[in-house]
Amino acid sequence: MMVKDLIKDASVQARTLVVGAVEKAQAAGLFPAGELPAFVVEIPGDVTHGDFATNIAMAGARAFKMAPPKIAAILLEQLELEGTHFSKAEMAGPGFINFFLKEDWYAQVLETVTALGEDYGKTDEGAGKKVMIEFVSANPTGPMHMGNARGGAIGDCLAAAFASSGYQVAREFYVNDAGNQIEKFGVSLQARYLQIFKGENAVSFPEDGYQGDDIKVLAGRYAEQHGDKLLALSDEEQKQALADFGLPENIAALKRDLSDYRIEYDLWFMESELHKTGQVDKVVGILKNKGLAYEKDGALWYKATVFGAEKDEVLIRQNGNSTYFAADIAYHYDKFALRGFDRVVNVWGADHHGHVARLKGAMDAVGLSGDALDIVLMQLVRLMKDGEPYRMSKRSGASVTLRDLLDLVPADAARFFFNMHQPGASMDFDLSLAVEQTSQNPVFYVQYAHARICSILKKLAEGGTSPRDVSREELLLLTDPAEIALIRKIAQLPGEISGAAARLDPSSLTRYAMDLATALHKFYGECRVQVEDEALMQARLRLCISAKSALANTLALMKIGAPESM
RNA sequence: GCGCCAGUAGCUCAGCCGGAUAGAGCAACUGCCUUCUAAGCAGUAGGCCAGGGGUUCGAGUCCCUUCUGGCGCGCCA
Repeated sequence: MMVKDLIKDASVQARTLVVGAVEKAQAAGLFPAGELPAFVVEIPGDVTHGDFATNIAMAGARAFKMAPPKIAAILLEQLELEGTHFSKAEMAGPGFINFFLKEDWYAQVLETVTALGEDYGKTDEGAGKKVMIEFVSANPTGPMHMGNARGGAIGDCLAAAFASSGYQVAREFYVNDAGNQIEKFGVSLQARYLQIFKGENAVSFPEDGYQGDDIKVLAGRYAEQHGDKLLALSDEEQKQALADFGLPENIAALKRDLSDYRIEYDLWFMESELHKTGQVDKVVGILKNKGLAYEKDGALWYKATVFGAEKDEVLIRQNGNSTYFAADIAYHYDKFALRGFDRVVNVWGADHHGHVARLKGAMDAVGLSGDALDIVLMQLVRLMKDGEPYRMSKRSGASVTLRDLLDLVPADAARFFFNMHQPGASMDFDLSLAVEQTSQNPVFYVQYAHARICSILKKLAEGGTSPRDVSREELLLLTDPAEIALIRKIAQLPGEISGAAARLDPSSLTRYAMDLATALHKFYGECRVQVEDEALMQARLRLCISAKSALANTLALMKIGAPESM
């Protein structure tokens, strides 16, 4: 597959030019010989400062024993721009060297987008490495909450960014269908079930049981289908039967809700499998063999070091059951050692951050690499409506589930809003804004940009004008600042996608989509497509189509619709 | 007590490896539709980047410290 990132090309070229110039100056005795100082090539915020800028002259002041302006002047004399992307380079400010792109670089951007179409934005940064994104992994004992909703949007979009960056990506949901919470699930269901037949007051509900109505509903459904037959069975059998009934029901509901949220997993991994297949025992055995496990108080402990301090953890409880931690080590051992993922990214709620260091440490302990495991921690979501925190019911205080949210706002809006902020920042989800279809809703702002382009294309087609191949010379007719700004924005897409994956932050794509939409709307205001000059009209048509590709490809990553009309 | 995350415009947030004059959206105010969608554009106003030290040519960004908020520190997951 052909992949191209012209910004990266130009940036790398600018760096190479600088390095070459320094070496030439050193060879000519203009600079003292020695190591090349660390310097950066960046895209300045202000367009009058060129397309790329480097701080080599300031950074090298000490090494070259010379004032930055003088260094810059010498380097500019050594720079050979013939045959590069650049038309000129000049010194500015305290000693920056600013590079200016040739006009035909902009034309090349549009030619590249045209050639790649739906593939524009993809790169091969990942070189086919296998990466797993595990996200949501909600407790199967109940419905999903806002944290799961945010994790879903973040994880799914992050996975898409990795896939577009040349990684082999697997999406996974870890189902915690074992352990104490399942026990608690069974106990809760049992209480609700018995209450149906014996009356609410006759059966006390366990203090630490799951209070939610969903438990009552599940127990009721079982009673409807199977009647009171459990009454004749033992306590243990009752809990078992109800949990065995409730778990698949809940998992099916998770799948259904996530599917409505446009998330499809490659695998739903059952924790219980790790126990059944002996994988938990296996990693515990590895730790034992390495002398990292010991017995105390009838339990088996893992000798862990976290933040340089001893922080031992229980692997096998006194009652013989393994802990969540032991299973999680086995699970991640499975991801890396058995299934061969080069990298694993987990999206977790910030309340789990205490688990991060010890899981990474455990990976090192079992002979794998904790560095290959990345955890994206996301902060809390607060639902707001009309400036006030929002709850489903004021009286019960019941929290809003993902299902509720999808009933309240379109999936487009939910996915967009959850990706507007960095995972690490706590956020308010503005319900009033998300449902607005006629106002300043950012989702509509971006979608409107796409619809606007479609409208232009349609209008011109009705007038008998359809896009044709456009020559390099014709593309050079695009010189208006609004046109250049739009092309520049379009050119950023490949870097934005690979950057989102590299930084583990898909929210940058959302902001990019908004910036791209702004550039399009400005272009629309400044430049008419339907003009007398046929060549200019075709060039602008080509620009529109390229902008449409960039917008559509970005929205596709987020699985948000790109409407033809609004 | 120890640890993690945060504190930037009235509100919600960007600000990448330290760079040139600190940005956007909402809210407020003023303009722009006989021409491709005004769900838009242009403009005005709004800031002690929580406080204090330090590092250097240069700090919202790095280091130290204080304050404030959120979250962890379980034989829970």
